[in-house]
Amino acid sequence: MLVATWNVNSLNARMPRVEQWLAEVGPDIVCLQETKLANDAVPVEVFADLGYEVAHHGEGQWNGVAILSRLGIDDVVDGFADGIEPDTDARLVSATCGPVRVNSVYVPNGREVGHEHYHYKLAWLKRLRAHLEATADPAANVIVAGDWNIAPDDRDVWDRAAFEGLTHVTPEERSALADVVDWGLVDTFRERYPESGLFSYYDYQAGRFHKRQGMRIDYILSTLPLAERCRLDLVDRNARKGSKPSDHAPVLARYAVD
DNA sequence: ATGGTCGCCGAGCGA
Repeated sequence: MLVATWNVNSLNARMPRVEQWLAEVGPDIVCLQETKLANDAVPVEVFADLGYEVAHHGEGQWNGVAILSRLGIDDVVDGFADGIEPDTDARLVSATCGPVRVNSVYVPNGREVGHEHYHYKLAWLKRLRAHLEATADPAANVIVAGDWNIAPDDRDVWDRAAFEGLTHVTPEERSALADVVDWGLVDTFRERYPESGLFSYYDYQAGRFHKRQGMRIDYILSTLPLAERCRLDLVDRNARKGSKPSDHAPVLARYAVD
């Protein structure tokens, strides 16, 4: 079972790249973020022709998340299932895809430390933990994948000094992420590759990709039953190259699961 | 080469 997550930075703008990539790579499940589409604007027939069913939770213009699956899509939940008020943004969609419960997440950016949006980010991660507690079992096959907008530790940024005072690296954000992970998730990519320099996101500006100056903020977390069966973790750097790429590369994980 | 980003929409903001 091949699983991917990819912040496409507008599915409309990225559709040619996404179609080509799906045809070439053939993942079974794909979590998408920043589709920037309303639900009725999703090209479901194009995905169907490629063999995928789609669960999309969008608002148009900003945010928007989706799950593509070749293994079926059931029990779709838009946003948080924590019994509180709906989220203001479309940042989470969950579905059961064959043997696994999948959550596609687009964690708020935070903008600036102390900003209202930064507090929204921290609160959002608390709600994600509550959502997992309400909808999933850490002893089952669960994936939580997406754009986390947090570098889990200093290996996950190209230059720690360059991020001093900025979001994505603060102890508060890392602690909020750790609280989600502590529900029962494993960062298999980090377990497999302890070194720095393996990034999933590169700013479009200043030739960051060419200079390998990026961040690892996209990752596929899985519960232990899946993590134990994980046989491959990688970033598809090729998808960050060439004409009209997203600023994020797809991240993939393969599991020995039927 | 003294600049060097996209995508939203059609100005300036968000990432």
